[in-house]
Amino acid sequence: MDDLMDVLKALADENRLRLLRALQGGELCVCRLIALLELAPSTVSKHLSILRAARLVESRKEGRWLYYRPARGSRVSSTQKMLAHVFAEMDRTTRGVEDRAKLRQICTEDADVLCRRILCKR
Amino acid sequence: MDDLMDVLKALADENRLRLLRALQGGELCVCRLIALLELAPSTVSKHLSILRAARLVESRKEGRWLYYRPARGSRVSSTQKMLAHVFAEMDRTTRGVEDRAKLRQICTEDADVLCRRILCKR
DNA sequence: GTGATAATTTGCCAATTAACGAATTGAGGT
DNA sequence: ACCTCAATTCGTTAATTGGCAAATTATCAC
Repeated sequence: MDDLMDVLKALADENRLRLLRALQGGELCVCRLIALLELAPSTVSKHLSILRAARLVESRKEGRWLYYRPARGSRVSSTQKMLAHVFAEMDRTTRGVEDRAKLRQICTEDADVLCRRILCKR
Repeated sequence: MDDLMDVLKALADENRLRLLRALQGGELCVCRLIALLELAPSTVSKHLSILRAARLVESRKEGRWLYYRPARGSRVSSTQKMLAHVFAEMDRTTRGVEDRAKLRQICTEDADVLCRRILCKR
């Protein structure tokens, strides 16, 4: 039950949904997620830790980079179905379309260059 | 999208889930819901208004009583499926079992008597 | 009308949460 | 060893939220 509430509370935030949706296309390192949301690294990190606590995402460390992905065997199928619906709904919003475009662009950029760009904002 | 967030935020509170689940058995007047949650009438009313704003419940007025029920044609089927899962999960919790028993008992009581009992607490 | 009462609205307080910047951790590269 | 840098943790602040009591609204009974 607490597990359940963790999931529902994790889903009740637009920025966390944006993160989850971005990861549907495959794993991404934190710096790309930061670039997508345009929020402080610490803020994005906190959101990711909340998603992880709810077991909605997992991470894999590779060198200095940390890659997040949707949790394998991720959650009950009813939750998956609802998420699919949520993402479909997001596709129809301005923000959702923008995110998709921005993510495509972000993924073409070199990770090092991207990280340096984010670093400048700090 | 805002609609979507309203729904997700509405579901991210245990007491609101308890209300929604209680209504699965059929419409109930507010006083019975107050008796179930054992929270202040104003608090329960607020929760119900949040559920209504998210279009998860509807209400019907009959005399002095107001009956709430799950919204007809209620939401997308993926949401329904997830809710079914959530309720199943709740069945396995102590609180969930208690609620079920308490609700059964509350429904045997006369509405007038029940309301008076609640009134005493105010 | 007046009184009683079911429910909501309003106003307030305590707890939670999202955001940030600064400090910390941990993995290279030199 | 030392520096750099990706990411997290910590500490603080502002905004949101859940709760209650008191005031208000709306309906019924007299």
